Amino acid sequence: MTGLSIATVSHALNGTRAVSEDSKERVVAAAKAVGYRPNLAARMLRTQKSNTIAIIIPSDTNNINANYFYMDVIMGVRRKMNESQHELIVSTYDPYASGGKSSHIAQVLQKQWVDGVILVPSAGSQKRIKLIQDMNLPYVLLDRRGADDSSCVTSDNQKGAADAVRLMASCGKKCIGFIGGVGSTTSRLRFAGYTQAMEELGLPMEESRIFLCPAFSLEVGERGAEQLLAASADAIFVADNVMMMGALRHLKAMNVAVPEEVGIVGFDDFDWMDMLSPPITTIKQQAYQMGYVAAELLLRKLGGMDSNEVIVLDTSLVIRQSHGIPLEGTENR
Amino acid sequence: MTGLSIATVSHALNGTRAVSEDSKERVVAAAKAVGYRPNLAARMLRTQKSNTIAIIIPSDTNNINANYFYMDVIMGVRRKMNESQHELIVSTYDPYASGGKSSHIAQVLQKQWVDGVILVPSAGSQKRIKLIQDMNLPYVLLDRRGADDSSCVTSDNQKGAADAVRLMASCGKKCIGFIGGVGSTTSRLRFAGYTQAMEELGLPMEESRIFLCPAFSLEVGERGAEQLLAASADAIFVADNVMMMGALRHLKAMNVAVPEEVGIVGFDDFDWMDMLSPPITTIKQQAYQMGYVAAELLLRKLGGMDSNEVIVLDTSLVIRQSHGIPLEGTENR
DNA sequence: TTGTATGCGTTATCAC
DNA sequence: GTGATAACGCATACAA
Repeated sequence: MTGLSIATVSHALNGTRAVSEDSKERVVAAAKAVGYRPNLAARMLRTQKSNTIAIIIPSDTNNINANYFYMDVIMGVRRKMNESQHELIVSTYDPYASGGKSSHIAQVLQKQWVDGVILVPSAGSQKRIKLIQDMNLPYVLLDRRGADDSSCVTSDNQKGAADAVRLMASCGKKCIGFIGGVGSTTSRLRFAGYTQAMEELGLPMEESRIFLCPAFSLEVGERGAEQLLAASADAIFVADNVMMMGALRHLKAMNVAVPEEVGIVGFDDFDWMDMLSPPITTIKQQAYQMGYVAAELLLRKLGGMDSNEVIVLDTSLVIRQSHGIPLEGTENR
Repeated sequence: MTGLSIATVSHALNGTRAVSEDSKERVVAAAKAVGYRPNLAARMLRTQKSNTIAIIIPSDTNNINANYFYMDVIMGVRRKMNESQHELIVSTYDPYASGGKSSHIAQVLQKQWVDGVILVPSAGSQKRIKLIQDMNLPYVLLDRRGADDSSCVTSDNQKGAADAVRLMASCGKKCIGFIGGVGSTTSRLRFAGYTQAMEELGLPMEESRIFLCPAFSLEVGERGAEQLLAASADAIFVADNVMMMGALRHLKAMNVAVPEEVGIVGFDDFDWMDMLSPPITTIKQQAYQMGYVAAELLLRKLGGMDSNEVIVLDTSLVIRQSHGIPLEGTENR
């Protein structure tokens, strides 16, 4: 080596205690010359932390579509992790798998080398959460809430849904139907927003205009629209973008004029929705932000904060045309 | 402990040498009782491998859109990694960053704890590739080719582009323009496919109907369409889906009938393109498959294979309506 | 300001 | 079939 001791070298490189300028220079030079790279495994073994966290998202092998939302989330998490020199492991689990063997989510965690976890739970994720808790692993839930008061960051699903209904109502729609999922808190809250707004507005809620389904797909969306059409709905709030596409497809196939005959508002906003005909009005979530904030929260936990925090991100209306036609004298903006 | 020695326990757990039934049972029982989990850091330190690989994708902070393609890719990689008990680290780099400090891509790698890398290179990635090579890290390029003959898996961009042009020509389009990028091999090959098909068909290639740009965005797509319209193009092949949206938006704004007046075909297929009006004809890449195959290739390298392999995935035409109207007597299918 | 020595949890080599 | 024990590369408590 440079003649210095191993300890001095370590300190010189990490700036963890005073080292003479001279020595420091020699060390740095030598390190560069020999192409020294710290070995994370050893450091990890010593310090018991990896500076790595995992994000675990649901991904059934068939319905790949719905996941684009998570791409933005992941990028948000990446951004924050990048700022704080952490690495990000992306893992998935199949929400529809027989939860029997508590799924392989375990694998990432079993190896006990992620400092924390961001989990997007789904209906049957109690076991998964329990597992993480049992390991004393800091975690924050994302997009959907857990049963208890774990830290989590979600959108204001209820408010978003209510906004959608109010908007359509403001265009004179009265028979507003609902297509959405069941199971996740997200779905429940969107449904709650729907009922809340309908009640506030004194609008009738027919059971036949409410289509609840466990799984999301284009086909399911189509069937939902079919049912609501039969129940003479004049507007539909679809709580998921894939099903929204399905519903829209059905309306088109039936030659139903949108938004004149039937208005429609979806959840989750993508640029291309502007190009549909008619351009689709949606409730926009702050996906990137959601990831960023969740990462921030987790990092704070890693830093020692042990209180739980629930963060609810605002949603916004992206008003285009599919929701309906503004009544005379009224202006939506 | 169980009275057994540490060595025996290790062997019992790993099945790495003969252990009596009796002892084995005791060990397993004890392990479960105490909630034993192997420490990856230590194992890593000892074995010099982490069973972890990284995928590194370009991501400029503004243009988040183009990345949805990579979501599918990532899922494909995940799938394969899952099968072989590996973990996946997702990292990004800013392709437009001043490459001066060879970017922070280094960080993941410097820590020398990924066994291999899947890299999506961009125009200025020579340094990045060089860096990985210098580390003797197995890697495979994805989506775009490198300067040398590194292992890589891409789509057949040239053939895909040529298909698009031929399809539009088969609908009687003669003044077919091109909107695309420059810099990446992907862009170049798509342009090559365009010129190839144009030449084969004996169609005139006006420079004014060729719009090349370094960065992708809706706005750029719009400007491209504007230029091509001025050059009286009757069809446009857009080599990127974001720019395709931009081009389409401009055509609509100008009240140009698609596909009657101007046909359009894009690259990359998404379900929602079916819902646009008119439904957009596209060249579809096998994104999920691309990730899966790249992972497979990398895994094989980790297994000792040291030859380079170049895999080109086929593209397919997703024929909808935007490309043009089939001539009498001809049928596309 | 610098050096010495110990241990993190494994695997692997050797001896028994 | 089993048990000591060294080594992996680092951080750090303790001395100097």
